[in-house]
Amino acid sequence: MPDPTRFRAPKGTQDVLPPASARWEALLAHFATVVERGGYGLLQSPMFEDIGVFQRASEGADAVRKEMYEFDDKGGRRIALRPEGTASVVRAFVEHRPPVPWKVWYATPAFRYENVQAGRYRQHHQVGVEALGSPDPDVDVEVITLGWEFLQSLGLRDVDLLLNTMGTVDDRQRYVEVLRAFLVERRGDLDADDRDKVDTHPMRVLDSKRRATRDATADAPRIADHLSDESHAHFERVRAGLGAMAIDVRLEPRLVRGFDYYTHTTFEFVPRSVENAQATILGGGRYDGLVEELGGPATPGVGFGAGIERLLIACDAEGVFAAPAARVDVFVVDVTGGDHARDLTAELRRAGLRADRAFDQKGMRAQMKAADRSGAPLAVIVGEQEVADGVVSLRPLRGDFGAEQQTVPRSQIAGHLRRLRSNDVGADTQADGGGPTPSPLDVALARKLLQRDPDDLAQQAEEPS
RNA sequence: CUGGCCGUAGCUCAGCUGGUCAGAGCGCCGCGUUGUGGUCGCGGAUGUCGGGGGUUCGAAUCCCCUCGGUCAGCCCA
Repeated sequence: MPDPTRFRAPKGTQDVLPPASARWEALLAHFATVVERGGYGLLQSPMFEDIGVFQRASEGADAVRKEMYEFDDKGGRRIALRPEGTASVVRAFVEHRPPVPWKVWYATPAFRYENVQAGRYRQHHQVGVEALGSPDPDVDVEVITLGWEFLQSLGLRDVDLLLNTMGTVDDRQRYVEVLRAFLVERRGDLDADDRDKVDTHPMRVLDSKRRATRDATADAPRIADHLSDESHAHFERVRAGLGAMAIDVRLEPRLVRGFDYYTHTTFEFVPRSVENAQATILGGGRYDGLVEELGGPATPGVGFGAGIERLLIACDAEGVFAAPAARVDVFVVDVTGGDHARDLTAELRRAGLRADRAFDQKGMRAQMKAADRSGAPLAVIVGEQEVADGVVSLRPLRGDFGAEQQTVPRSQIAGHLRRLRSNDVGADTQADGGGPTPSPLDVALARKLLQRDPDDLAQQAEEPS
């Protein structure tokens, strides 16, 4: 770096500024609304863990094997920033042993030291759910359905659901032997970069996008033909359930997810509208052995994670889920020196209105420009004349409130504005959208967002302004 | 890690057969309207041309190195 004082966000990270960040708020609100309807509660857990949590959870995954942000803390502990959401949830379950079924959701950054490209970052953000404690395939259906409804709530329509099963651990072991035998014979036909995987992760070979490998494995044995009766019944129940939910499914025998802990159901939602190689926006599955792996009692589990950045990319590609307009209800213009701007703005805010003002003693013209930029539909103007008369001038700035400037007694302005806002549908659906923007993953924010009426959210999604 | 493309004003970019080449649009600020925004008109501020080195009388422009961005492989959300 030529100039060490010129800092930038680290590679693979990004700042999300207002007004674009309003989409993040709205997305989290949609997610929380959908999954809390299903009885899922927020789990807030640390973003870093003993590295063993992630290593035990998925030894073979690249994200864990070679992409983790790991370091020693000052106490000499080996720590890693979480590369994915599920392991921490399972660790928390093992630690606290809550009654099952334990159904939780989370929103968290995830860190992977890898190369950056479209839809892939070193810090990305996920929302997800996990349901621990029941082997019932109907839980798989519930989880997939919540994912689907979440995508629907954003307005996404052009998305495929890919579904596969990994069977039980025993099923998979038997199948892997068959598959490996098949691959060993054809090793020479595989793309050179895939040949080593025959020994280490034969199923990953099937997931390769390389042409030579694709061709050589076109008629590879399928796990669906090597399932136990129980695994087969599980998968059929899941398929039937998705049918009952009227969710279209594309069976994808080659779908192999990146983490090794999956059993039975695995699934991904992939947008058809996105060209990138990294397109999966929501993926998950069942992981019946993971709790034991992390030292807990044998406990089945199923869940999914969804990448917020990729969700927004997909929304852009479909032209849905526009950022809600961030705006305030009223802008106070004070040309008498600033006392009224200071006091009246505070008064309006205490009355529950979103109010802003200009600073620096600017002139009327500059303050009106600022009022316009704020998006406020109304300006309250205080000048010498108003002060003398004990009134304020109420000036409409956009169409919603007509064109006539009114005079309102100073003592009544807060109540007057509150009545106007409650009658104004456009402003009402924007409720709480214009405040300061805290960290999008702030719990308090998530709680606040949950107070919103789901109907408003749905309306916002369909009619972004 | 490997490779392609790209780094010029806050943003999007033009200029790149070396010689008014430091520009345009948008945005921002001010004025026209010293009490009224959004339209219009006029004016203004802001750049180590990513950084370093080299070639040259002369480099944003050519060469080398370097840093950064972006996309692709791999991997995954």
